[in-house]
Amino acid sequence: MNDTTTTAPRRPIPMAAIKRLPIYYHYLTGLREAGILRVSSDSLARMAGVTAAQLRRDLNHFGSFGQQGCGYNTDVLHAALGSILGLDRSYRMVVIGAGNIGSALASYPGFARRGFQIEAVFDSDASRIGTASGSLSVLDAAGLGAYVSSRRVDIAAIAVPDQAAQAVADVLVAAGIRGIWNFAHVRLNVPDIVTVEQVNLTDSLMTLAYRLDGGQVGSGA
Amino acid sequence: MNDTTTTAPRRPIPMAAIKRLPIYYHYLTGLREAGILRVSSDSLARMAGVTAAQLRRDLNHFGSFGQQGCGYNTDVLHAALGSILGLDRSYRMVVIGAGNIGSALASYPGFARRGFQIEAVFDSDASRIGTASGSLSVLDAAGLGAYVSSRRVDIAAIAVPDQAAQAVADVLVAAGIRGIWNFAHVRLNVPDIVTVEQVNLTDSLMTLAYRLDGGQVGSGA
DNA sequence: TAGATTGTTAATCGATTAACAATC
DNA sequence: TAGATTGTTAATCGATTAACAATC
Repeated sequence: MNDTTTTAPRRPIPMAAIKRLPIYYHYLTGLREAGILRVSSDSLARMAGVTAAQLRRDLNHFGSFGQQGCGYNTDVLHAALGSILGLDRSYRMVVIGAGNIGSALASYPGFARRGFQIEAVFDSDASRIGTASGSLSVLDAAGLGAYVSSRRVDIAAIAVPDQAAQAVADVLVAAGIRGIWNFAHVRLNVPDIVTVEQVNLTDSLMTLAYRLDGGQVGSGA
Repeated sequence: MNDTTTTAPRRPIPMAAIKRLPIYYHYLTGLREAGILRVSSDSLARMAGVTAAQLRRDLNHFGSFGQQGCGYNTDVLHAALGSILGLDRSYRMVVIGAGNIGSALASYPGFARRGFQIEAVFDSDASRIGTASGSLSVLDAAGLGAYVSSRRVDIAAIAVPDQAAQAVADVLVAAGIRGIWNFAHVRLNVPDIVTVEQVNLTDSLMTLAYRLDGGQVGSGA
């Protein structure tokens, strides 16, 4: 019943909606594993901690996946969200920085399970090069640019000290990287074609501290 | 010039504004260390990646910290934000789960530097109990409730497998915890007086993947 | 005083919610 | 058909932006 045949969204999707997709996806994974075939927007929303209206609105930014009267097929919706999130393909990753955070990333099996394959870990510290990080051996960061240039690497996780992060990003960008997952506490300067996702655990902890101390907050965005 | 003497905010502060406070705080720390005494909303906003109007609006939820004509005193604003975020006092923390993430948290020196002192690490796995995690020795999780009940613990970081997280939260709540920093991928069921800050690295990575694959996004919330 | 920049209001923009028509 | 629940619109709510008066 569309007046157009394009499948691409006509309007930009709100970032807030996109951030909720992985949550829905997570609970759908659980439902499927439990052998549950159908779920209503009401019960899935309750699991995810949002309203049913919001869940349906979020999904309808991307298409219609349910059936009036009987809810959503868990397999169908799971597959649809997986496809939207790009989880139906695999991503090759490198981690730069073999400190606490870099090592934790390299050792966590949950990423590979969702198609995020960490292929290499780099560090510039001679005492770390050659040691094990997860199942990988730490490579010399001097070879980072050549490594990324010479094979397909989709995402680079930067887990180096703050003052080294921009230089690492520059090397990665020059080598053609398109996605950066940045754990350093600096806003990276990169061209528009490069997507940066910023993670800041200290900020998250400070926000918790503010709320703990009786700070009044509005909508739980 | 207030018509009231209360210092508490009259309206709830938007969560979005609170989440930006640590970013401003971070750049103010850098400015102070560089010996810079004053900063305009325009230049601080540029560092933080927001508009000057938004920065001023965010600050004015909490009070007036600048001086018309000459900007903000970096010391004054740094101290004010630190006080708002509760960084002028220290927080005692425990970490539950001595796996990759728990160990990384326990080893990261940046938390203590901002007043978040990790006092103990717990695990239920016999092969981990007694081993070192950062500068701490891993304690038996069986003693978690007694530990938290018997001393002041402000924040507990939950870094255990997903299926164990709710049980750990129940023990913590029964022992009187008020703040939980949750790294498990489950929505914790806790009473209203307990504040939960959720961290989900996998969701962050999925969001990056979506944007990488050409997903259109709206406002960069 | 003139220049600069904050504090604050009103206008705009975007996201959430509520309601209900469509339809399985 | 009757019951249920989605898809979608319009109304509400909240956050951001722009503009400028206040004032250092």
